[in-house]
Amino acid sequence: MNFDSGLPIYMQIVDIIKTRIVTGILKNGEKLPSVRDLATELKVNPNTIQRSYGELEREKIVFTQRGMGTFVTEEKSILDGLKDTMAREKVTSFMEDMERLGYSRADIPGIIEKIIVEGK
Amino acid sequence: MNFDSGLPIYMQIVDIIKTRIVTGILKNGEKLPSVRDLATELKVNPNTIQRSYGELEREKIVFTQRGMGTFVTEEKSILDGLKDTMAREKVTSFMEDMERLGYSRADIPGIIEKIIVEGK
Amino acid sequence: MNFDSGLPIYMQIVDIIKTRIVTGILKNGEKLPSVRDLATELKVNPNTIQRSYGELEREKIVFTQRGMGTFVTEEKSILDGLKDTMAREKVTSFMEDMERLGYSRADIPGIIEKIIVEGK
Amino acid sequence: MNFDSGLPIYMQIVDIIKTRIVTGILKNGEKLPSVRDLATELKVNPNTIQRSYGELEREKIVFTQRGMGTFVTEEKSILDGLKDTMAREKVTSFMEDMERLGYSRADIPGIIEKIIVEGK
DNA sequence: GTGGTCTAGACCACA
DNA sequence: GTGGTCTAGACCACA
Repeated sequence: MNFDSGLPIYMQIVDIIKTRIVTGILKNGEKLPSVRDLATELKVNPNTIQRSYGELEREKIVFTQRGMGTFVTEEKSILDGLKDTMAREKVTSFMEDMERLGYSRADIPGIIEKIIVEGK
Repeated sequence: MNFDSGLPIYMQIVDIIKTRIVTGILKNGEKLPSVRDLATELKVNPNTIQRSYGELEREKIVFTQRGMGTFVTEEKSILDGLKDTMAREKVTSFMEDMERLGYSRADIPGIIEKIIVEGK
Repeated sequence: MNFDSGLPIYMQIVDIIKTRIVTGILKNGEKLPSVRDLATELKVNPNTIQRSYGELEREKIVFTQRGMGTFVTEEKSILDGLKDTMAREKVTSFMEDMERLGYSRADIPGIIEKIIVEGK
Repeated sequence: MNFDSGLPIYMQIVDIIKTRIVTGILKNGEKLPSVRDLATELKVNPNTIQRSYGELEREKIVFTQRGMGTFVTEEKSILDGLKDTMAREKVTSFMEDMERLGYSRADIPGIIEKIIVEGK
């Protein structure tokens, strides 16, 4: 894993965890890897993971039990909101990219449609 | 500018130039910065810029006139193709992101439509 | 300044800043000391101050301007809420202390009244 | 238990004992833990506990019987005074906090009353 | 073993 | 000069 997207590493890790949750790799209530384990796995400093977990906790996506570990929340409303928010972010930044290239917002669904058809 | 995206630096510079062309910062037929100037601007070795310009020339996006410099092509078909290719790349990587979040290719135009409407 | 109240140092610093704001030592829109200066003044590591400022920013009590510094918010509603919240916290923890000593909530105003009268 | 409040450790232990008495954990006439036991429990040197018990004895809150141990006094007037003193200290430091936040002494009973009513 | 805090010190972007 | 991120490594409380 290399973290060279410009975004801070700790935020990229936040994104990785969120994606794992939204895609069901990490389930409702499941324990996240320990700070140290994930630091080793991703080859970053434990402090960086700590920061990521702190951010996820502030967003109420995970919760911590002292001495036990960090767990995915069990509140369905939060997890549903998460998928929605992430999709919305992807769509928005994609549309900004397309507008920068000179396409209008209205053009975009048509372009995608075309590529889907071709891609078959 | 930092070049840590994993891609070779010279290819990243190719991308920068292409984006400048597609977005109109560099216009049809306009002179590109000199190898030396761009090397200074981007803080890389002039050889690296040379290589990037070589790649752009191979793709017929620019052409070189001995003693004069390097210029954006004036062939409209190539420039249109460029915009198209870049859009296609954005669309593809966007759709991969959305599929990773659990949306099917067929869902995507609808989602975008919805967000465009909301965004008004 | 010594930080031995059991609370994490960075939270104690958050409290110090909040108190300075509520009491008007730090005014609306005023620049906070730089991370490094306050670290020196309070004899703690700059990272600790950074963390305090981060927490204050998350609570929207301060905002940061890149390269310029950290400033007290100018939103009156937030500052008013701050004084209120801090008072409420003090009252609540005080009442818990008193209940632990065996006084009922209803007794407390009377006790205070008595001490105010004596203290004259 | 950590003893980092600035106060000498033996005085902090005096406070712990007083609180245990006022809150009824240690009852009227009841035997205190042995110096050695409490030293082990609180992880401090037995000499420190000895000093605390000496202070409590000087304040007539406990008394010692050679060969038997140390006991909470049975004099009701002293125990009542103790509760009163501790309450007074809490009230005083609470009012100082509130004044620091910008409330006048006269405001305080009203504020508390309001919070009690809300808290119902 | 688990997360939480802290120091020391480096390097970065922005102004 | 300003805040922001990161590593390395220590020590803590809780279980």
